[in-house]
Order: sequence, then C-alpha cells, then structure tokens
Amino acid sequence: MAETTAASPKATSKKMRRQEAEALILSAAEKVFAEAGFGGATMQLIADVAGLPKANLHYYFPTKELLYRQVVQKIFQIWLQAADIFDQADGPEEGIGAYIDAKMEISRRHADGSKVWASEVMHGAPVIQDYLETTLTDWTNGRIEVIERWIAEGRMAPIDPRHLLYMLWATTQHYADFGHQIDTLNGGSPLNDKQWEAAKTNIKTIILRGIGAVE
Amino acid sequence: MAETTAASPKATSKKMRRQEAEALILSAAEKVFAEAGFGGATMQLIADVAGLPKANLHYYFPTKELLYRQVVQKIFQIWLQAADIFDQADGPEEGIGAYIDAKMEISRRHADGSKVWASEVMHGAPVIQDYLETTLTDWTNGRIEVIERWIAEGRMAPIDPRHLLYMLWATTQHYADFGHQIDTLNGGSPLNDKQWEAAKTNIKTIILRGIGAVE
DNA sequence: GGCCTTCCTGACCGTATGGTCAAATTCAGA
DNA sequence: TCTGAATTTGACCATACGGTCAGGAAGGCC
Repeated sequence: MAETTAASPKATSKKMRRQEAEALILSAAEKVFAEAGFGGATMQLIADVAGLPKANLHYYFPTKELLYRQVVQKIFQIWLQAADIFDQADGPEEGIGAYIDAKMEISRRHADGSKVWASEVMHGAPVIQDYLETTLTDWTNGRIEVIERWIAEGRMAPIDPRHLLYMLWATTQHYADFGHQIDTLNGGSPLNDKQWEAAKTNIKTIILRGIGAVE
Repeated sequence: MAETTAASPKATSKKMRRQEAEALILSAAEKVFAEAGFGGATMQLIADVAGLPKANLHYYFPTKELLYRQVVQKIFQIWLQAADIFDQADGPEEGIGAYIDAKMEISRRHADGSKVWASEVMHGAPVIQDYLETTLTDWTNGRIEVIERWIAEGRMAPIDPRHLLYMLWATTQHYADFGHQIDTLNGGSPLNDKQWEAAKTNIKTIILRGIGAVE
C-alpha cells in the first residue's frame, strides 16, 4: 500500500489533487520518520523521497509536527483494525490465533508504520498521549473482558489478560521494530515467506499452549 | 547505578577525574538519547542534564556520535551479562526462567538503556552493525545450540530456538521500551513491585508451559 | 613557590533546519 | 476565452545545532 501510492509520483499532470498529494507525502514521511526518528527526519529528506519541493510539503502540512501526527494516526487506525478479528472469534484458540496472524501481517506489510509508532511511544508519546488514554484504553479493557470470559468458561488457563496482551503486542511487533536485527541474524536477508510462516506458527504454538487454549 | 553516578554532581572540588566525569556524562546522555532519540537529542540538553557546560562534554567526548556509541556499547554489555544465567542452568525450566527474570530486571533498572538500544536497532543499527554481526550472532548461535540440546534430550517441545529467543527478547524488553504505554494503561502509574512480579510470573508461566518445559 | 599536565568554559563559527512568502502556474467552470 | 481558486516553487530568513578554540583555573609534584 505504501509502495502503491509512492510508486506513482507526478505522472502526467503537474497539478495533484489534495488527496493523492497528501497520500504521497504521508507515505514518504512514514518511511523517513521510521528510518530517522522524528528528530532525525528532515522536511527536505521527506520532500526528496516524495519527489516534491520542500515548500510544497508545507502547503499541505503546515508543520513537521502536524505531518508526523497524521502519520502516527494512520498507523493507529491499521493497528485497531486487527481488533475486529478478536471479537468475532468463538474462543481463545481461534481469536488469539487469528489476532497473531493479523498482527504479524501488519508487522510485515507496515514495518515502517510500526517503527514510527514504537518510536513515538518510546519517547513518551508526546503527540498521541490522548489516544493512549482514550481509544487504546477502551480497546484494551474491551479485550480484557473477552479474555476474562474465556477464562471463566474454562477455555483457557487463568492468565492475567493484561500481560497476555502485552506479550502478543511485544512478540508480533518485534518482527517489525527489530526487523533489522532479525534480518542480520538471518544472514543479512529478510525473512522469506516460509520463515514468516514458521514465525507465526511458533508464536501461536507457544502462546496458545502456554495459556492452555490447546493441548 | 545510573542514578548513583548522576546523583553526585560536582560536590566540593571543581575538577573531576576523567572516570567520574565520563560516567556522569554517559548517564545523562543515556537519559536524553532515550527520551529524544539520537537525532532529537542535543549536546546542550545532555550538558544541562549533566550540569556541565557544553564545551566540557566535547572535552571528554569529541563528537555526539562518539558519545552515543559509548552509550550503546554500555547497554550491550549489560545485555550480554544476562547470558551467563542461560548457560549455567541445568534445563529449560531453570535456564529460561532465570533468563526471563534477569531480562525483566534489566528492563526495570535500565529502561533508558533498553530504549536507546531499541532505537538504534530500529533505525538500522547505523553504529553497532558490527556488534550485531559478530558478538550478537555468536551469542545467539551458542544459545540455539543449548536449546537444541534440550529439545534433543526431550526436556522441551521441538520449538524453533530462534523464534523462541525473539519471543523472549520481545516480551521482556517490551516492559522497558513500551513502558510508557504500559504505565498509561495502568492508570498512569508505573508498575509497582507486585505488578512486576505478576508480569514475570505470567511470562514464565506462558512461555515455559508453551514450550513444554513444565506441565 | 614554580612548573606542567589536566581540566574547564565563554565566546564564537559555519551549516542545516523548519518555516515563510510572493510571484508564477495550472485548471475547472462560467 | 476569461476568471478565480487551488497549487507549485525558488528564494529567503531566523534560529539552533554540532563543533572549535584560546585562555584561564586546579592541583599534583619537585
């Protein structure tokens, strides 16, 4: 998706619609923010990646911080989408298993976004603190209820739902955030399809058995 | 440890020994790099935190990059120390259990360092790539051998050791790197002793049962 | 005390950065 | 074709940053 929009820069017409210009810039910004962090990223570099003059960026996004904020919000939306899978499931094996699959897919397809999010939270969430306190808190509490119900129904062991969620987030996002380290330990090459499948399988095996959702 | 050195800034004498001055600066730098990232950190801010004039920093650490490199190396040493526990263990339950404890303790006591490391790796490890390729690769391969032996001896299920290690790293470091998110979801307060214990217990329960090292 | 090494620091410099602006360009609709 | 709103852009600005340097201060040692 990120490549899709970025791969079609200023083709025929010289004037862009607001929508596609913003998408192009957001895509470039996501990449640069992921690689350099907020402080290390420069508007000039983002402009170069987007193939636009710097002044044009400021036309669509008045300040660097505003641009950054939109990038983070974009990720958060994707992040939340994986939530649906959780609710629609019948039990822990299906629900948590599918959630792991979904989050691993996000780690693979939206690695840059994941890094931006991680960076933001690591630095104390200066721009999305309100999201953490509202949306994320609500989402978390909702999922805790679901897990507690599963436990009450005897469908999994009495694990603290909160720490289980942290483990799910940590493990899946690790493949995006620490992708470079994993690639290095993989001989310098990114994981191939088979290895991604192996990763998902291993995680699901350990966690689902670990919480007593499977034998 | 970080606080110990930082808590005794220029008391009586005006002149510091190289060793204590460097320790003071490294401690301040770790904090600032963790909060702002490499690009976002400024020598001026580090100097302010250390309580020294900026020019004094450049006396001990000629460039920002050199200072940063030393901070990262310092963390890496601590990181590797937790390895010993792994080897001295008799089996997976003891070895991995103790490793989780040790890494959780590091996450709690050296949260800033962990964040600096995470930031560095996330941005492609520009300054410690050689460490990843040599020391970390060797360490990882050594641990994989140990785990494979345990599997061969039937003391745990046939899990891919590599992905198990990633899960251990991810889960334990999450409590440092995403500490702010966890604190927010905890009502805005840091985890207390009891909660840290609960976290450790939950992680050990899930993983040790998940890999078939306990019933 | 005299000397020399080490340490300290205010003032300074070149550069790069985020952001501004006014003039030019494009294009849809009347 | 004309008009006006939307878009594009090079040139420009003030600031903040990493780093330098020369001169001063401390303190160990004879």
